[in-house]
Amino acid sequence: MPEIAEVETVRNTLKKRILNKKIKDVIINYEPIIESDKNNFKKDLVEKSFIDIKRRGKWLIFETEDRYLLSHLRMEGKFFIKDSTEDINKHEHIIFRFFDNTDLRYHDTRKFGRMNLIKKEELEKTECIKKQGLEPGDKKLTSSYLLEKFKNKRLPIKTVLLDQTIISGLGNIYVNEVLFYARINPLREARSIKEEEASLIVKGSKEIIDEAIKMGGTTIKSYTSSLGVTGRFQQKLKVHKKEGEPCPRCGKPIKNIKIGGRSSYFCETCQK
DNA sequence: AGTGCGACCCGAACGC
DNA sequence: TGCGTTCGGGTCGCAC
Repeated sequence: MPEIAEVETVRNTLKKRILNKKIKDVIINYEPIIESDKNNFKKDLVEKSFIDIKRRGKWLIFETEDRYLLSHLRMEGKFFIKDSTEDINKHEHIIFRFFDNTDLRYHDTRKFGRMNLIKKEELEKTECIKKQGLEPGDKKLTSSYLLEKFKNKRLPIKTVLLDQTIISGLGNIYVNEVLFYARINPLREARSIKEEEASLIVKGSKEIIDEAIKMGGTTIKSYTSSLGVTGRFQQKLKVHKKEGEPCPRCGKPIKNIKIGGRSSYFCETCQK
């Protein structure tokens, strides 16, 4: 499941491989992936090229000469670069074919991902971008910012940290890790979080995300034609998917409960 | 406004 | 070649 670190890894990998290659054709095999006008999608991209790739939260932003292609990978979206002659896999829903006979193929087993092609001047008023909260690395992300956001919320802190309008880019894996770092029980009402704890959330988000990006993400499989490279952050996980294993701090077994329908891993002894 | 939940998907895991 | 059911997970839209 791609989160901010995965998306950043994809961005860096693709930037080395596809920039400034002119698009010859766009093949749409599963239309609902595209949220913007489906009739103009191909027409607005052919003869253009991706001149940069940016990111906002978990949204990838492919820049062309006159537009932005926004792409959200959701659960299982992946990009592959393949030779145009290769067979098209049944999960390859959108194919960007370049004049050099290579393809950028959007692969999504569960078809949850979304794309949105917009004019450049629309970026800041596009809903999905406009409502993104602060990035974990943003200097404006402070304990007082968080306390203000938390103050009327009775929802579990675990649920609130998944809200992209507060901190953008944290997903289930990193929220579990951040709460372990900050020694906060995931079930606590957000409004009960104290200043020192909010500071630890700020610090933990930044440190954990920075480290995960350095390690190439957690679940990344590879975004080139060959499969098999795994994101190495997996080795750094302290609680996520560690049910029953000893807590790295106190040795008691890690718990796994559902909060808001999401798997939440934590140590009930260390996280108060 | 804050909260809760079903819908969207389909492969994997599970039950029998 | 077993087949039907359940589950997961980011985000949205809707009901309360």
